[in-house]
Amino acid sequence: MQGKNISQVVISRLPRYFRYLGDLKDEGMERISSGELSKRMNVTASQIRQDFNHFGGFGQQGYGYNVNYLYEEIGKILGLDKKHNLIIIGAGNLGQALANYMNFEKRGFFVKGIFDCKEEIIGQTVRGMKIMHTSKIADFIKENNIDIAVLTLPKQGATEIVKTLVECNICGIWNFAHVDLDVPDSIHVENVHLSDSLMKLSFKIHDDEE
Amino acid sequence: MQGKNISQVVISRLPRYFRYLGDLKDEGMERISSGELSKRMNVTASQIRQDFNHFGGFGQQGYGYNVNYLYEEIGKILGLDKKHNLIIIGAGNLGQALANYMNFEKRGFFVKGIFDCKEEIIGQTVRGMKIMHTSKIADFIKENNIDIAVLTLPKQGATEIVKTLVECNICGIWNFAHVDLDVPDSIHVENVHLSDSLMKLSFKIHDDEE
DNA sequence: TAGATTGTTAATCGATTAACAATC
DNA sequence: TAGATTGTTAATCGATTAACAATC
Repeated sequence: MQGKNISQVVISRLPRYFRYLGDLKDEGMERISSGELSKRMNVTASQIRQDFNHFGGFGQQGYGYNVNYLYEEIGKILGLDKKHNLIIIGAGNLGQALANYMNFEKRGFFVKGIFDCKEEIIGQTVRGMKIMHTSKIADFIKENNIDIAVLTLPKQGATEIVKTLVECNICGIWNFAHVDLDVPDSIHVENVHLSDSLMKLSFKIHDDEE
Repeated sequence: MQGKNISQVVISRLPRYFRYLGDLKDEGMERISSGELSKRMNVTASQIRQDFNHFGGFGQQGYGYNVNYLYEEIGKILGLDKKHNLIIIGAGNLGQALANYMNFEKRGFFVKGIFDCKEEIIGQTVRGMKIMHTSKIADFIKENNIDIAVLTLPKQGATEIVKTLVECNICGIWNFAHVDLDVPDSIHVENVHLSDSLMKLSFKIHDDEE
């Protein structure tokens, strides 16, 4: 465990850097300076250099940063050089949408199974996978080397399922349920609270009107 | 326009307060102190009081906060006492999932139309609404008093559509496309970059392993 | 070498926490 | 009134920006 020395706010900026560098790469750019990148991304050049230097020197004085190298390095920092096996828990609209979203595979995230507790949909097929009953989760995780569980179920069901996931010692939970999960520190949670996000938008709209 | 005086970081905490107060209300709690709420939410009591005081005094010395009143007031701050009309642009899996997600209506967000540019799915029905062609968006916004556009389409299509939305002077854009939109200040954007979120989870998992 | 641009230290700014007087 | 708890000011902490010496 090195962990925890890099602040959340820096981490949250990494995927955006990664996205811009990917675009730059696609455009065929070979090198970029922090100043140029800062113009594109609308952040200060200082912040860019500070952020990158948390992970060691990726640049070269007088030259700038090599786009390809920087892209690869940030990818590695984000763990995108490793494969991840996911399961989706909750086969409603959102769960199925995520299961069908091919782009995650490009980054090494593979959906291996999809689960639900509603008897009537067990056995239905989503992207070639049969929906399984939630009671099978624990065994499936062990047998299939699952790292990450995606929670796309109503909050009522979440607590019970999370207990199972904790017992299985899952690495990470990508939580779309509208609750804050209570898990030990060894299990990482990333929340996507869609309704919170919509409320923030609503706030901005009305705050501006007054 | 009063706007902009309250920091983003405070705003981003409001929906979470709102959620906890809703739970408290459901539990039948009448009053709560910042100290008690701080234990539940795992934040400092100081922060809670500071946050609330940005919007005026909701509490009473020696008593605490009235749960119902505070819930209502935060709801108002978030603009949840007003109705919002939405359209969904991009009728893929995610767009359909959001269209079918009933809970938004409880908070005053009503999906009025759903659009796509793929000819072959125009006319199909999603939650009782016929999918319309994206060329109809501008007229539809004007005729139906649309406040918010939800972008659930691939990034390639987003730029073109955003131009239309800007011309229609839409209030807000809830953006699920993996691009940063370039719009005038009068239009509010709230981004949900799912792949960024998944990368953050990946980072945390691997940062911890080393 | 001269010019450019990083890596890094120092200065500024903002957000969080602590403390306490005001007051219900 | 005494006790509790807010609203608010002051102290601390962390993050951002500015500046510049190091160096390619």
